[in-house]
Amino acid sequence: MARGKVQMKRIENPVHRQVTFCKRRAGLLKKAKELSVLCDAEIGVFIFSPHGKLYELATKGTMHGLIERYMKSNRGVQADQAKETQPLDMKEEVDMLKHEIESLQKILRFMFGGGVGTMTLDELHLLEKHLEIWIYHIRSTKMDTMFQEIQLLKNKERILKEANMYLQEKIEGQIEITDIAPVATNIPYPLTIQNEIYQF
Amino acid sequence: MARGKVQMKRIENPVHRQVTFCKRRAGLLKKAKELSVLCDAEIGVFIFSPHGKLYELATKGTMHGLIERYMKSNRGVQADQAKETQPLDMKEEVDMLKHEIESLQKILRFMFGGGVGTMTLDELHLLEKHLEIWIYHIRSTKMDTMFQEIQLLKNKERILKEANMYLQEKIEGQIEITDIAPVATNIPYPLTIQNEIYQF
DNA sequence: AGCTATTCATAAAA
DNA sequence: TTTTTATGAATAGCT
Repeated sequence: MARGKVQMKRIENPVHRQVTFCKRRAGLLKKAKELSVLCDAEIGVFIFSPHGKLYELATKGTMHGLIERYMKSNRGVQADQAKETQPLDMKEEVDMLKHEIESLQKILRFMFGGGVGTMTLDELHLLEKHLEIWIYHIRSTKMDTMFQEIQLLKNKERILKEANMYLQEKIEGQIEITDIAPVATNIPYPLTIQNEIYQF
Repeated sequence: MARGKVQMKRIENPVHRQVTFCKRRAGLLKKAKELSVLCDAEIGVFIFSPHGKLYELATKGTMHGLIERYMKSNRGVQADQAKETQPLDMKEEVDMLKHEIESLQKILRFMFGGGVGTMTLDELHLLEKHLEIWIYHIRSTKMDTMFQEIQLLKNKERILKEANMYLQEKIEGQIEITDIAPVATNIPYPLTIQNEIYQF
């Protein structure tokens, strides 16, 4: 906005992007606070950086309270309550984290160790195993994501089918009464949705 | 901000307040969108007007998805609060480990050229493929290394055998000539050479 | 709602 | 990141 108009598209230069992210993030949160104070509004903002880091602001109370209010306000959506994760035991969590660090360090050692060429046979074995584990996790995540999407689409399908059935009945009802425009029933049933879910 | 600086406190005049709310709300949402586009961030905003009306914005997907992501991101924080009763050193250790993981992941993200934690299905596919290629390379390197070692060992074996044979012949020749000091033949056979060749 | 006079935000550079 | 500076944007007070 200064020293040159900015194009409304992703900033490709990573340095510029990072700098702009910092500044505009601060600006956005400031504006949110101002709006909240000036107009007595309750505002929640969360920002996930491209690297997944979370920045948040909740005026008047906690973000959790705001989310609850949002849920309430936005018709009762129920599924999310089931997702409450109960805290793991401290010891378990420490072990888990340590294991994770170990895995990460081994991979890093490989990356910084100058690649495959300088590794001993044993190290290669180790790395191979870790990569396999990594791939396994990735596949799990992928499967989870796909499963969720499939569930979502199944729900949508069901709803649409019901809608179709309802419309079909309505049309047939009209035919019984008028019997004038049977062409109108020439709608493929059930209506189906083309989507990309199976193109993985 | 224009025609007079504004005081950062609730605007008492209801008309002014309403007008400002409209204008600044639009501005805030615009800024949020811009930040999302320019810096590739994922942003959620909700604004409750003083009368309870909800205005919301979710870049990249639905507010629901964002809230889920928020919960996930915040799980650690909530967990910490719940564990306040446990020994402090444990909590410190967890924090330390988490920080370490964060650092490692940051590096890894850089190496992979994208965020692992926030990866889409497509990105996961890509990463999986890269890892498979790596594994392939590692296995190739491993095979090469093993093959080279085998060749090396075979060569050494050949040389040793030849040396032993030569020594044997020499000893037998001396026996035929002198037959005086059979003790001298009390040399372990086959002779072996101590060197660093096996210390790979 | 539109219109300016101002103040604010911020892109580029350091 | 933060600061500085030159400019483009946002907007307060009026119509």
